[in-house]
Amino acid sequence: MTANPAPPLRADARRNRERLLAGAATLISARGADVPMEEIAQHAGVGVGTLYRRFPDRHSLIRELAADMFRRGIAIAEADPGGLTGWDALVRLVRFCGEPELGALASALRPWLAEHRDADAELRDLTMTWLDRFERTVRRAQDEGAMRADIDGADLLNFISLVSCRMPELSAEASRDATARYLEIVLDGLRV
Amino acid sequence: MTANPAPPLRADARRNRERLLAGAATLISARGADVPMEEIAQHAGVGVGTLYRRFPDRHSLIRELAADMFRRGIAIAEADPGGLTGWDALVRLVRFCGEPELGALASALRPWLAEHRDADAELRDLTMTWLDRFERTVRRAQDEGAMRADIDGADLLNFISLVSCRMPELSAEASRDATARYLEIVLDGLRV
DNA sequence: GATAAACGGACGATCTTCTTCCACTTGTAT
DNA sequence: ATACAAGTGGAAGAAGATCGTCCGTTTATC
Repeated sequence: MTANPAPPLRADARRNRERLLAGAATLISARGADVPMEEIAQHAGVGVGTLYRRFPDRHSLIRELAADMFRRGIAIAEADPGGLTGWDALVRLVRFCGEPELGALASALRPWLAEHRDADAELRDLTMTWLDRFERTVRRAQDEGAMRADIDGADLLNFISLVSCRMPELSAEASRDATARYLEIVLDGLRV
Repeated sequence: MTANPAPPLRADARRNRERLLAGAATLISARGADVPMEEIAQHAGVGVGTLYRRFPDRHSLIRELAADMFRRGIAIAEADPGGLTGWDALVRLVRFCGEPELGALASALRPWLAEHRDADAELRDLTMTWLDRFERTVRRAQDEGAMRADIDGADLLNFISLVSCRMPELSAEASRDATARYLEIVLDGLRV
């Protein structure tokens, strides 16, 4: 099992795959992990057949979405620009969580993850790594005495995920703006 | 149309009606406005027939739930214990919003309300009255200079509703606790 | 004890979504 | 330019879920 032959995708197929993932993320953020496969295909401008050829079932599509999301979060947490105080690093991280591609998607995937995470080793690992990176940042800020100590990383992540959820009755931009504003208030509330 | 004959319900029927409403509120808070009617009936310990006899369709059931919810919120906002500063009145009101019967239900009904509110005059009125009472309290706190001025009542209500949503992966008590804790942080963030 | 109200839950109808399949199209290597 | 393997769209059959009705039985009330 050292190397899968993995025939490279044709150019158009790769393009469609990207479109499917991006479109699915948007759609799922707004409507939950159970949007019809047909809509996901339509939204990406392809037929359902194409969707099913690339992802054999809904599970494998969402799995991919979730994994990407965690990887992005971890990458951001690890890409410390340097010279930041713990508090500033936390602020930076929380603001990134306000981005729809992270926060809104994470919110929408919550129920799905709660149900499927445990059955998938890689996903479990990614979850734990992401949580660890987040907690590390929180602890730094707390150790400095800059952040209130009565809430831990997991709890804060949970909190943020509630606030970051996509509000479908608002436009995409309005929803994103609202989330950003609310997160600033949360940050104010976290300051000692 | 001055008076509807409205034959009074038999005692057992009235009891079942209450159970249905209470159970539906709990179930819908956790799973959204589209839980199967059958489950709602089961949860209340009655058959679907009974549910449908009392509420001819899902719409009329949810309508009732929503109206009750607004009435409770309005009653609380209007029951000022007196002698409170604007800020303290706001804190009191926000904490009430953390109660599952208000906040979690409001969160769950959001999508439904967004779609059906406009077609129902009474519901529209209740929404506006509730919003008005809430905004009034917010403005009092802001006029005192106790609360940040860059967020208005409607926006804060929206914010609170995100935070108050039932977290189904947690037990009812844990979810309620978490909401309460998060709201305290929000309140801290709202303080000037 | 009579009677009207209320009850439960099986059932047929309807609607939704999944997933497969195959005739047709397109990228790519020669 | 050509051939062919890879890719595509979308119709259609299968599977399931949910709705709301109906009626024989139970129960509150007088």
